[in-house]
Amino acid sequence: MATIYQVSELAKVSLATVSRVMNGNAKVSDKTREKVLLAMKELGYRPNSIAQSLASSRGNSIGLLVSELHGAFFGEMMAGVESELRSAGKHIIVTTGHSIEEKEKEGIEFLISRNCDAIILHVEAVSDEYLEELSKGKTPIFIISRYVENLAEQCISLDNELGGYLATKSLLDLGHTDIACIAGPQYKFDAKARFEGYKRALAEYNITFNEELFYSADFKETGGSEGIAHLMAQQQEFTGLVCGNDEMASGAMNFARERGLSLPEDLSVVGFDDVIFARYIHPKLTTILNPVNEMGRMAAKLVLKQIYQTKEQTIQQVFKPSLIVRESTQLIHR
Amino acid sequence: MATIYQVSELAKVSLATVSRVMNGNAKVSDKTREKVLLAMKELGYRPNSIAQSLASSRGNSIGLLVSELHGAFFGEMMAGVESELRSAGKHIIVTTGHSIEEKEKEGIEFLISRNCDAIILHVEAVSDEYLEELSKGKTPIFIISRYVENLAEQCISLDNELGGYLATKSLLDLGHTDIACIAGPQYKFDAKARFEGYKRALAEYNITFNEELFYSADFKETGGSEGIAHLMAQQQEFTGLVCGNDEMASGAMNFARERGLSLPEDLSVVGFDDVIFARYIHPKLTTILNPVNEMGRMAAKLVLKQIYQTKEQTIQQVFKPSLIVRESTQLIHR
DNA sequence: TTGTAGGCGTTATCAG
DNA sequence: CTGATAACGCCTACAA
Repeated sequence: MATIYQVSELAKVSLATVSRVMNGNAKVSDKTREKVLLAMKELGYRPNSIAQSLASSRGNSIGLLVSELHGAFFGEMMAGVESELRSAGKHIIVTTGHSIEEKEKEGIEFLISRNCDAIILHVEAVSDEYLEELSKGKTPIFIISRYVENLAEQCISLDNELGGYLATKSLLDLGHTDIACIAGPQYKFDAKARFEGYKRALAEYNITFNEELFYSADFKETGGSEGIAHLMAQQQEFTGLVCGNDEMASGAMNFARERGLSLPEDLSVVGFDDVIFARYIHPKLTTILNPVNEMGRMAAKLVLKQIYQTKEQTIQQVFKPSLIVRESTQLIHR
Repeated sequence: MATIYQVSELAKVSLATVSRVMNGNAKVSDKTREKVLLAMKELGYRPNSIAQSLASSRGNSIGLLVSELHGAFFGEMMAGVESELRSAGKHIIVTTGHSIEEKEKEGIEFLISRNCDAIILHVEAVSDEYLEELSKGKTPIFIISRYVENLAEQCISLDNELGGYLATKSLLDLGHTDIACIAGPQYKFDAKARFEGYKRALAEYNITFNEELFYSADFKETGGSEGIAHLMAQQQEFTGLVCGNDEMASGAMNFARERGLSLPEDLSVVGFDDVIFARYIHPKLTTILNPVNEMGRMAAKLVLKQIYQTKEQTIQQVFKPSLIVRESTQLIHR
C-alpha cells in the first residue's frame, strides 16, 4: 500500500504538498497538482484514514450506537442515518448496546476511542445523568428516539406519550371501554411514555385504570403472547387491546386467535411503530406511525449542521406520531 | 483525554511499561503492574484505538459490508456476525454497498483504510475477478452468501440452486405443472442460481421452460406485484408460482388477491429466505429456509479462526437450504 | 523486568 | 506557493 511519502518521491515534491492536494484546502499551483495527482494514480494511492485521523484528530466518520442490528425498527433507523450521511461523504461506524447498561457504555467508549467526529446514540439502559456527563466530553453526542431534558438541543425524539394516547383514544372512540394494555419494559423511556398516554386517554374518558388489564412485557412477539395469556387469565372482560409495539401486537393476536377469538370482532387491537410487517399480519394492523427512518435522517442532518456546518434547512427535533387505521380494530358491538 | 504518557508519568515508569500492561503480552512485575493500573484508573485513561491501530497496524475490529442496513435479511446477517464477534471481544465496523459496484468498492476501500483486521463482504455488484484481486491485498477478505470458485476457503455460502430446485419441486410434487417464476435481478448471483434450480426441477419433470412464465424483478415487494401483473397479462395459465424471495412473493400474493384470485386455491406460491414476516403474511408463506443468521455467525467464526487463531470447531462453509411448508401452497385441483 | 528510541502515515506550523 | 519538521498516541525491537 503506497504511502504519501512514495507519492511525494514520485512527484518530486514534499510530503506537505501531497497532503495539500489531497485535502484541497491550501493553495497549490496547477502544475504541481497535476504531477501529484498523476503520481497518486500511478501508485494506486489511498490515504490511510487511520493516520489521517490520528494526525488531525478528526475521523470523517460518525459513530452510531443502536440496541440491535436486526429488527425492522433499527434497520430503518440505521438506514435513515446512513443514507443521509453517506450522501454527504461521511461514513458511519455502527455498534450495538443490546439495551444493557454495561454494553452501551462499552459501545460508546469504542466509538469515542475511534475518534468519531460525533456519535449518534439510541441508548435505553444508560441514565440521563450519564448522558449529560458524556456530553461534556470532547466527542459531541446526539440522541435519537429519546428526550433528555438538559440535552434537548441534541435530541431527536418522538412524542411517545401522544402515541399511546392516540392509540387508546382510537379504541375509545370506537366505543370500547374495557381496554387492556400490554406495555413494553417500563425501564425503557419510550415504553413508559406510551403507557402514560394510555392512562391519560382513559382518564379523559373517565375510565379508571384497572391494574388487572395491564401487563408489561419485553417488546417481543413472545412477550405479546405471554401478555395476552396473562390478561385472559384474569377473568376480566376486555374488547380492546393497546400494545407497546407491533411485535407484541402480533404475538397477542396469534395467541388470541388460537384461543378461539375472532379478530377484530371479539377483540380490537392496536400496535405501535408501524414497522414493515404491520400490514402483512392478519388482520392488517391498526397502529401508530413511528417515523424512525425520518428520525434517523434528521439525526444525521443535525450532525451535519452542528459538526460540519452544512446548511441544513429543516431541523425538526420532536416528531409527532399519528394513527394508521387498518383492519385490526372495529366498532364495538354487543 | 489522558494519554499513555501521562499514565507513565504518574506511575513513574516508562511508556513501554504502560503499553505492556495494557496489552498483557510481555512480562511485567506485579508491583509495577499495580502502579500502572492505579495510575490508569486515577486518570480515567482510555487507550486511543486509532493510535494503537496506526502503530501496530492492527485494528481489533473487523469490517462488514452489507448491501443495505434495513430489511430482515441483512438485519439477521449483521446480528449473526456481530454477536459472535462481540463475544470474542471484537468490534465491527459496518458500511453499505447498495448493490452498486462503485459504492461497494468505496465501502471496501473505507474498511481497508480503517485498518480492519479482516473484512466480511456481502457484495453483489462487484466481479469475482475483483474479489480475487482484492484477496491478494494485505487485508484478508471473507465472503458471505456468495461462492467464488477461487476463493472457496474464504466463502460462506448457501446452495441457492438447490433452494430454487426445492421450491419448484415442492410445487411439482403437489401436481402443478404450469409453474411461473418471478426471479430476482439476474446479475445477482443468488438470484440467478435460484432460477437455475427452478429450471432444473422443471427439466427433471419433463416440463419445458416457458419464457412467458418467467419474469425478473428487483427482489422488492413492488417487483413482485409487477411480476405477477406481467405474468397474468400473458394469457398463460399457471397454478404455481416460485418467487425469488419472500418480499416478492408477498407483493405477488397481494396483487393476485386484488385481482380476485383466492389463495392458495387458485394459485400456490412459494417464497425464498423465510424472513421473519413470512409467517405473518396471509396465507402463511411456504418458503425456503435461508439460514442467514447462522451464516453470519459462521463467517465470524471463520474470521476468528483464521485471523485470531481461536479454536473454532465447527466450520461449515456451504449451507443447505430447506423447504418450510406452510399454507400458501396446496394440491392442485381442477 | 524495564527503559530508550525509532517509526506507523498524516496533518499542521513554520519559515523561505 | 512550497518545503522542513514537529506533533498525533501508541507499539516494539533493541539495549540495559
